[in-house]
Amino acid sequence: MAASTLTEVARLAGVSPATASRVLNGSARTPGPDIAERVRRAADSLGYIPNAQAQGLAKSSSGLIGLIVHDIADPYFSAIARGVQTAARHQNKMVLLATTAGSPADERAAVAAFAARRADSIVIAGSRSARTADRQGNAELAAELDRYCRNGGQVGVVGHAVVGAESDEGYHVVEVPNEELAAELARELAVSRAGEFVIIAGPEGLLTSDDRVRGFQRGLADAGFPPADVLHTGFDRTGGYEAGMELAAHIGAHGGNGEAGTDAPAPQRLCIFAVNDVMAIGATAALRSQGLRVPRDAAIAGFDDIETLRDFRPALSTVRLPLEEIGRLAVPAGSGPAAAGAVAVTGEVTLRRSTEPGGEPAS
Amino acid sequence: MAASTLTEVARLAGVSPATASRVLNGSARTPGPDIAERVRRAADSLGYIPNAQAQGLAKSSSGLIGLIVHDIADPYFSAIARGVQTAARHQNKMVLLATTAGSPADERAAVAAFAARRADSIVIAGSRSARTADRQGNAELAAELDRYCRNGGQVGVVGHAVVGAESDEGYHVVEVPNEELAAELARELAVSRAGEFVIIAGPEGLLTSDDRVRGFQRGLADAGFPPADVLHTGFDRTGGYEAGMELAAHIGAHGGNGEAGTDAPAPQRLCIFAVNDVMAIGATAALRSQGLRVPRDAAIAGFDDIETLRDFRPALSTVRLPLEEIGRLAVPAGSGPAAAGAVAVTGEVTLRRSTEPGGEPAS
DNA sequence: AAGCAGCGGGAATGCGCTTTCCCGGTCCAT
DNA sequence: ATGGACCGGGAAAGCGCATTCCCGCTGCTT
Repeated sequence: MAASTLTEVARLAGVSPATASRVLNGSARTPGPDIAERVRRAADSLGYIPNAQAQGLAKSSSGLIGLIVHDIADPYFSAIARGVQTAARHQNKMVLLATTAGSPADERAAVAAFAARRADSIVIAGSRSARTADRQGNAELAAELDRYCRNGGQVGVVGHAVVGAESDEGYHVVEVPNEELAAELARELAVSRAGEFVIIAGPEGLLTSDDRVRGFQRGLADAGFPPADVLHTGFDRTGGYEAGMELAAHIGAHGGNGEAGTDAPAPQRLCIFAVNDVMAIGATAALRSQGLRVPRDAAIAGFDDIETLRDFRPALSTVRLPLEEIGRLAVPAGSGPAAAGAVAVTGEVTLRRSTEPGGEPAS
Repeated sequence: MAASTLTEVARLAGVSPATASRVLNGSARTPGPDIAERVRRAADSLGYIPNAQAQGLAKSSSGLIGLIVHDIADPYFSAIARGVQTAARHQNKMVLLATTAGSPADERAAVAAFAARRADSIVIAGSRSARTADRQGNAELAAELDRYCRNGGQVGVVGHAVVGAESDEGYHVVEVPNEELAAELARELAVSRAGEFVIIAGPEGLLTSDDRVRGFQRGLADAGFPPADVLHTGFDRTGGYEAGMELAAHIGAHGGNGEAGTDAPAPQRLCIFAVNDVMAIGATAALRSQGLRVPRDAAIAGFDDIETLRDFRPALSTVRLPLEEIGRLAVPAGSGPAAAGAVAVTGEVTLRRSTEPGGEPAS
């Protein structure tokens, strides 16, 4: 038994398909109430479900929103995804998911696939990369997006405008002040600290990471500190862990406080800024594995304020980003192409125990 | 400039649309190489992207996999989603996401929406509820799923078979031995423990929660312990937190060790089993907020072994579930309806610091 | 009373693609 | 040399729906 069609419903109700269509989907013209009732009854006696593909073909619009993330299991992206999902629901559309691990080529492919499905809009959440190796990929991605826009698509971008986009038509960006917030974080950390700073960053060229690094350095400069060393590594927990191991060796070697037993706080406690929370957690785990304690032997701060990580101890100093709201804002308004432009969100520096000046153990 | 069509490509290449179709999409019949080349050239000079809706209509299949979760931002679901996404990629399909907060009505609607889009298969990940309030909703959900299957759809279910499904046709379930694993966890906890046990469960009727509770009680019985008290609460961090507060009051009242200052271990330390990790973390946070320490003042175990939570300290005893693999297995094989049946995964009890017998503080 | 706007309904067309069917031409076997 | 199998290509018929156009009707105006 194949799914029943509008025509079958119409026949059962004794009307034309046109009429059935008019009553079952919001049309400008509503047939008489008696007829309407008959059609409706026929429809659900047959368990009629409109074929969205056919509707889409006929109306050329699909009720789909494409979402591109690096990894849906990453809490940063899943929080954004939740916001996107919420917005989609309000527009009653469905979201189509693509994960790309940040590869421009995959992202291009995802955009093409969304375009093929005639998605009404697409949201691209992962941060772009400016590495020269990705130059070509980025250009192709931009071209694909431009074409999508020219064909009437709307694209929402979180973070930065797409590099190399030709026009503003149809682009809608949610601006996240990564740089400013990182600067503010640096300044706030600087007031109560005399030690050295070091930054655990993502791969060079990853825009979000670069922005946060730049901002942090600027904040340090504002506070009269010299630039921090920067360790480039993976943008995930593993990257953070590796960098953390490296730093642990460093601290052990001349922090003067290498052994867990020695209880005197290091005179010049290192202050680590990991460009995202997940990396910060990885780094913390690494330090801990080497017998170092946070914040006693090193202070550490992250970025994003991932919800799942809020119960982590020592509580992580970070910058709270309204991730879910960002997701919500990133999806272009359903109505009209007038929605292009930019919207800004803001975050909040949140200092917690992981960077407290006194390194004494407590609960 | 609207997106270009197959017909335009064909005209440019000087062939018929039929031929163009044959070369551009895998057809049994491949036209001659010269013609093929001409068509291909025309296609990408026009930047042709096939209209997936039209293709779907014509072939009646869509290359879509529907995924239903309670909340995509919940790490449990996002891990599964990653697996689903991986499998989808292998079948080169895209995944359509729906979040329902566990409401059977929403799930029914999601199934209908997927059916409307002619999704090739749908994966339903959230655990079903057996509450009487949901009785009707469940029945409707089952009916909708049955209809979907009858129309040729494949459904993959994680955890339990859908309650009330009429036939096995098209259902494919990934069995998660929640009950057995919970029993094993209980037994392993019991060997080194004399204290009282208590269970923080989800809402009554939530199948996954019920199974884990039942299993845990059985394991306790196997080890010669009396049944544990069960606290029903929300299936999320907040629920865990609330239950944790309640237990904290209890411990404070007669655990004899209410004040954080008193260092003597409680003689009868409570052992808490939260039916999932996120709840366990919430409960731990609650205890901690009351000056109680884990595992000194209470032992605590969770379930799932959520990746993001692995760096949590004290390391959480839990049952590791191969979430991503579960997601991967849940998507029905692309080929044929022969895939119906069940597949089983297994987990592993993982005892860590949060339930260590000696409650002494350490790193 | 004749004419016209307005309305409720149906017939027909097209959205972009796949696929069956058909047709002219080769190449082989008899 | 001739019939048939075979192959490369095109014409055309849908897939399921929205929508435009059209037609017959009622109710109003002058």
